[in-house]
Amino acid sequence: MSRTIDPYNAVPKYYQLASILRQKIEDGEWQPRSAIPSERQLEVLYHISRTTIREAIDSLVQQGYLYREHGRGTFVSPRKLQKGWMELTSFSEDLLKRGLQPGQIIRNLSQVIPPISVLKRLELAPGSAVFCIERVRLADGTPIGLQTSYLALGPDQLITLEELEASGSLYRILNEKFNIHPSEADETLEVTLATPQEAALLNIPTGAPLLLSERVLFSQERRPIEYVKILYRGDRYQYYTHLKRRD
Amino acid sequence: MSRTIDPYNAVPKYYQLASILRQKIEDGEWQPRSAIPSERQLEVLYHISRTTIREAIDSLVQQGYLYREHGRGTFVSPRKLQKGWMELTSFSEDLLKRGLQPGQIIRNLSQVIPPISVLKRLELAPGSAVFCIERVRLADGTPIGLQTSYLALGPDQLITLEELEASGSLYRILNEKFNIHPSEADETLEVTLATPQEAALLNIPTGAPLLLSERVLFSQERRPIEYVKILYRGDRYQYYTHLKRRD
DNA sequence: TAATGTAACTGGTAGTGACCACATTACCAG
DNA sequence: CTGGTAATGTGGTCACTACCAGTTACATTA
Repeated sequence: MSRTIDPYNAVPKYYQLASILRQKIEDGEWQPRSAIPSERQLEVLYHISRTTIREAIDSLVQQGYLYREHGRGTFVSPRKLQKGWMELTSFSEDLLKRGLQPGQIIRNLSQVIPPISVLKRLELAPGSAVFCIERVRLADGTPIGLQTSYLALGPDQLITLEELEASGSLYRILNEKFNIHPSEADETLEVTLATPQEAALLNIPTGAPLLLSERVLFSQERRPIEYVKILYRGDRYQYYTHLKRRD
Repeated sequence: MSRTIDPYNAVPKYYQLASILRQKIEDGEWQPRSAIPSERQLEVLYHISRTTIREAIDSLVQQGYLYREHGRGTFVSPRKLQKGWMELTSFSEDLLKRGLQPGQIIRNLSQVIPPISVLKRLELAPGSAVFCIERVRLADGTPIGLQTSYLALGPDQLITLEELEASGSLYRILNEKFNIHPSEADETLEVTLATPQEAALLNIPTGAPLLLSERVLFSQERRPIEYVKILYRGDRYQYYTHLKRRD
């Protein structure tokens, strides 16, 4: 990473500065709770205007790297670890962060007409066909969850078995192949008990407790992209989330 | 709500404008997916600079009310419903949103020395005393969860039984009495089975599945304020969360 | 008709300059 | 020693200006 601002670079200056500051925080060069240089000092240090400085700092405050105190300064947040979007939504990224080897068995991959409850969530007309993927998810080789995804893609937007097996992550395919970058999701979690079929697939006794997650993924323009239902083994999985106040 | 900007008002203009715009969205005056006036138009309409306009729009975009499309305009998000911070963290607010009557039985309220695992999460020295509240939570009169809170308050900051019973919400007391306004929280969820004691309190069979939530609340300066553990009845409770990408 | 270019929008980035609100410190008067 | 006060440094707000970068509609051209 560069240590100075390149005015001829295509990436915006405020973004360049934010990267530099983030780097100093992550490298530990700036200790938690210590003050970073004032906005007027940064103005001199990097030869950019305070407008741009504030834009960079704003984004880092938003992301939880820094916090401001009026009249005192801007300080480094003592955050424990950085949880990103991908780790919150993608099964494989999630497991990797926990130090487990993600794996999957793809049981089905086709165009189907889903239950109306699913179509409703995807804001599609009754009878619409969507792309469906059913997978058994593995952690270090043992089954840990059953995942069923319904994707609101165009009829020409297909995903092949080979692609999914090669990439491992559905979200990577959405990003790279279809240029879809999800930005928000609604999720519910509840407890259920394993049916005989589910129990067999997960290699647990019938009636064992499961964590049921249902999620609807939205694109930038808040168009529903995916409805996904995951049944986690209750004895092997812990769900993590980070809450943040909006105002 | 005012329909114009008052330059002599103590509240910032960008905030006043954001309120006006938010109102138009919530009132349905501006329909979802429709374009709002351009930034140059708003400049004329409200007699404020584009800098300020953008600041107002930025905050509404951040909060999910609007989304921008470069070269096209700024549009109203078709959000289903507004989930706020309180609904995500406060048990009573949460239940009210679901149309259930919140209630509680306070079982204990005292200064205690908690397990070291709790002290670690609160970033306190071993042997420190904290304020502890144990409650049975009710929804429409029936037990739905067991809640144990550990609060990192000063030794002089006490909460009485009367206060808690009158207010009903611990967070309201933190806000109003101690001027503590939590801003972020880390939460984990997992499945457990009810012990005989828990089963008795929740009026369910021993071994019934429970949803276990553990949460650490942080203040604005990321100081841990509260560690709270809640055991929800698996058959009566569904957890909701909204995920949002950071960058 | 179809392709293309262009003008007129939109939001995005950036600089300058000013003043306000709050916190801290040093200093002075009591 | 105590309490007030002024100076100074911090982030917060706001205006005005300029130009860049996508999008769209429409007139022009081949």
